[in-house]
Amino acid sequence: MKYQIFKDKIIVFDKEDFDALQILECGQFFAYQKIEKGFDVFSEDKYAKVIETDKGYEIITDSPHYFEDFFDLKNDYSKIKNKLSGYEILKKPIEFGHGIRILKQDLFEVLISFILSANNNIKRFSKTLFKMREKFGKRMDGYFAFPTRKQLLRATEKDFVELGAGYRAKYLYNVLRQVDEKTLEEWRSLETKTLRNKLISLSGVGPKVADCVLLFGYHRQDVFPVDTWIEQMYHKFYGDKEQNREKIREFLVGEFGEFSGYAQQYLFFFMREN
DNA sequence: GCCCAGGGATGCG
DNA sequence: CGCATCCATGGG
Repeated sequence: MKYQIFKDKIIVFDKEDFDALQILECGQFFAYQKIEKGFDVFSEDKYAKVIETDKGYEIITDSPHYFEDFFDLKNDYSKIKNKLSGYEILKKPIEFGHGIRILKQDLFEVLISFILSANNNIKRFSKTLFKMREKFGKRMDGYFAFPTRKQLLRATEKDFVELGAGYRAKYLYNVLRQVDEKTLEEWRSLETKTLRNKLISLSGVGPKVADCVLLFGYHRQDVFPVDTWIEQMYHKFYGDKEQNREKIREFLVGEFGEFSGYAQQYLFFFMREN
């Protein structure tokens, strides 16, 4: 994909492998807001404004190299889509979600975000996450940074309830006392299976949340998060042989192997939007 | 008022 | 183990 980096922006000359709406609304990310002709995007303490142009996008930001990595710009999605289109079942989903990219999000932020996502609706917990920024994060120029673990350690369980976390407040309170940002970074060296077990041992993290952190944070591509939409997709396209989520997950990882994560995103987006 | 949300923890057999 | 039940709460 063609793009150019400047000191205050990235220019993307492409709409085929980069579609801001698809990237942001395919369920991997929640810290964005719709603005005229684009989106405000927040990650950690960084900010970018993504604007659609005639031939592509402008990513306007003080941290162009951060967002080059964040949007996974060095990765060749044409190649990935080309390989995956060998699967008959993926042909329409890939065409439909051609501009999806899997973000490389901050580990701590993605962990907290997906703990809140469990049995919750996106609109509600996105609001909780923004309120968490306002209450505990550093005030930046016109927005708030995502709070650090140290900042969140000052929160009581009741504070999280007041932000709208519901019964997940306890999970947040606990998980903050189980890991820090440094430990999450160190876990990058672990193989996927070991790492997955480490994540599942954390409070509020089960198989699905662990797979989301693996895919959207650690960028592990050999995982296939199974949620309600993927469950529907499985029954629609593959029948009713397996009933429990763990079995469905094993089947789908077996089916898509090292490209599971990408396949999952195309299928998820296709199911949810149709 | 009712049902649902990108599930996880807990307890029970 | 595998399965059932409970869980807070805003949005639709």
